[in-house]
Formats: sequence, structure tokens, C-alpha cells
Amino acid sequence: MTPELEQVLGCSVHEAAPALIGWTLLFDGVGGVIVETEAYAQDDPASHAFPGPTSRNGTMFGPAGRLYVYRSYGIHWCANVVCGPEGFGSGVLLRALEPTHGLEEMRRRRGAVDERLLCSGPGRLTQALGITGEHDGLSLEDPPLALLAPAGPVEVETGTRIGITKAGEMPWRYLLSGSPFVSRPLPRA
DNA sequence: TGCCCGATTAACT
DNA sequence: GTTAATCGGGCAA
Repeated sequence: MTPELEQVLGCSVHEAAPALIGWTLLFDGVGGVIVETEAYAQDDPASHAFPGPTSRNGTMFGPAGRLYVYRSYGIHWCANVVCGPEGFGSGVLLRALEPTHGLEEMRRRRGAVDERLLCSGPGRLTQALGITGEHDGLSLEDPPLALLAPAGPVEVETGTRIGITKAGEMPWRYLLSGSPFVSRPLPRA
């Protein structure tokens, strides 16, 4: 792993989740800038890793820098970046991208939709990039995946997580400040 | 072996 | 604002 990536993913998930905002995620040359993430720690009741390793979440207990993909509601795929020490079982849920690469490809996969709806949600993001359960366990550093560092400083905002029923009050959702590409805006301050 | 439920989305009223 | 679609994991029996 590059030192740059190691610095972001090697630490606690609560540092890794905000640190990933502003990075560019590509799958087969298609993707964009990460504008929304959520942290899922191993001792978090809302995390898949909470009950311990299973056939589904095994990737979360592997080395950092890999992709954990699972099926949600029997319909959608959701993608996470595994982080922290190996065997720790924590990950960062990728919730939204600002599309920058392969816009045509994304529109083809998602149908003709507004640009800001292409990747504004965990299920939409995977559909637009073509990520499925087959890609569970792939390294973010090797093709077809790529993770590129932000060019400059990134301003990050914090909120509560979405769509979960346990520990929903924990402020472990992170957004690129002011981005119109997030899945849901922050509640009015 | 069966039942319930979810880190969601899109299409309704 | 509400609800159906849809399937694998986790837990009870």
C-alpha cells in the first residue's frame, strides 16, 4: 500500500472515514470524488462486523485497503473500504460520489438521470460503477480499482448516519462541505 | 428448517 | 409521506 493510503486507512475507522472524503474512486476508469462516507467500527451494533466474522463479512476482517461488498435489502449492492489493523473488522461505507469519470457509462447503467443522482446513495454508487458481490475482497490499489488522493485541502462536515436502526444517533457520517452530490443534505443547523 | 429483518431505492398517494 | 420489491444472514425451534 502506498504510504499516502496507509496513513489514511491504517488508523481508526473514525479517522479513516472523514479522511477518505475528497479522494477519487475509480472502477474500470469510471467513478468520481468521494463526497459522503460513514464509519462502521467492530464494536458498533450497527456494523456487520459486530457479531463477529461470518461468510458474508469476512472481508471486513482482512487487511485494510480492500473492498467489502454486500447485498442490501436483497436488491442493492453496497461498497465499503476496509480499514484499521488486519482482523479488526471495521470499514467505511461509501455513500456518494461526485461523478467525474465515465459519465456516459454511468448513465448507461443507471438510465437517463440527473448527474447529481448518478452516485448519490450507496446502492446507486455501486450500480453506476458496475460494482457487485463478485468484486468483494478486491484491493483498492489494483486494477480495475483505483483510489487517488485529493489535490488540495478538503473541508469535511459531520452528521448522523442514515437508514440504520441501531446506534443511529452516533455522528459517524461525513460529507464534503457544501457538495450537492450527497445522498441527503445535512439537517438544518 | 423456517421466520424475520435490514448500512435502500423508486414509484406510488 | 408511504410502501413494495427481494434475498441472504442470524437466530429460534
